[in-house]
Amino acid sequence: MNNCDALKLENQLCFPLYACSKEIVRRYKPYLDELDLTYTQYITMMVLWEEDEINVKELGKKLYLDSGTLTPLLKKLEAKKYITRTRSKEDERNLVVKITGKGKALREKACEIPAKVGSCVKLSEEKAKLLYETLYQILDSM
Amino acid sequence: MNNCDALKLENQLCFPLYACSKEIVRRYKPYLDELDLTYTQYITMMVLWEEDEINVKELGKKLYLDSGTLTPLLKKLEAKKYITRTRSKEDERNLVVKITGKGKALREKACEIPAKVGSCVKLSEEKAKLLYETLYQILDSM
DNA sequence: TAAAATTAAATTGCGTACAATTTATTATAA
DNA sequence: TTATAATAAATTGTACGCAATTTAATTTTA
Repeated sequence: MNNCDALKLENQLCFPLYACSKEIVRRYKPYLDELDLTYTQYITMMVLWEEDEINVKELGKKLYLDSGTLTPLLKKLEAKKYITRTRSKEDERNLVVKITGKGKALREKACEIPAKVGSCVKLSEEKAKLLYETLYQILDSM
Repeated sequence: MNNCDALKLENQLCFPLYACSKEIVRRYKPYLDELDLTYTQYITMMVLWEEDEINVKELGKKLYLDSGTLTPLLKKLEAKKYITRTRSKEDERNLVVKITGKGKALREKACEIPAKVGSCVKLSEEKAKLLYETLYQILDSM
């Protein structure tokens, strides 16, 4: 008989991370529905609002996603006319993802979302900052 | 033209949460493969290692999952003989999930996993504790 | 320079996730 | 007490998420 306390759900660090992530993403849904975006499509657009164009590899590095997830997702964003997908002339292995005018226009509508979602996650400025730093410390260390 | 800094990926709190959760879950995979469990199946077994039996509704509350996710997952655990699924005699709407001997035996093998995964997530005791508390504060507030 | 190695996306296959709907059972109320 | 409401799972449909494999293009090397 083994008494491993570490195996209790409430002693795990990964579980609240997993649950918290899902619950917050769920909070985005009603706002993202208005833009016809899923959460993953939204963070993809966030990259493109900053970069204008990027290839799948680089995009995946920023979002911690691989081509298996990104290829179909990008095809959906293309179908919605928010991006274009073209092969690079210099190296045809690279697919260049570029934001369209319609995609850029989305940014204005999206601008209110962080504040709206943030307002339903009650957390002091200080704790939020510490949480942010700790999460990036973990991400950087792996 | 709008200059919404909150829309930058690196200013979001949800994104590192989402990325961190996925990356840590990925760290579990090699160890869980040895037990023929996915991460979601693993946290389900963790509940059953504490509870012995539970219905789908209660399980979903603990795991932040609904029957749409749990029903097929529980059928897989049943196929592996780690659990049994039977309707409650008192109220046939309830499905009783009960751990089997084989399921209980898994616990011994799983016991080492938290330490193994924890060792590759470098975080001070203090920061881990604070992270844990903050995540549960968020979960409790929503 | 032609074969081998590397690289970037795409594809395949499986397992979640979850909103919305349906089905079956139990509780409530007219 | 029977119609209505409420509840618990299951089902349906869409979208990830990722390991593993495949395909196509480019580099490297013998």
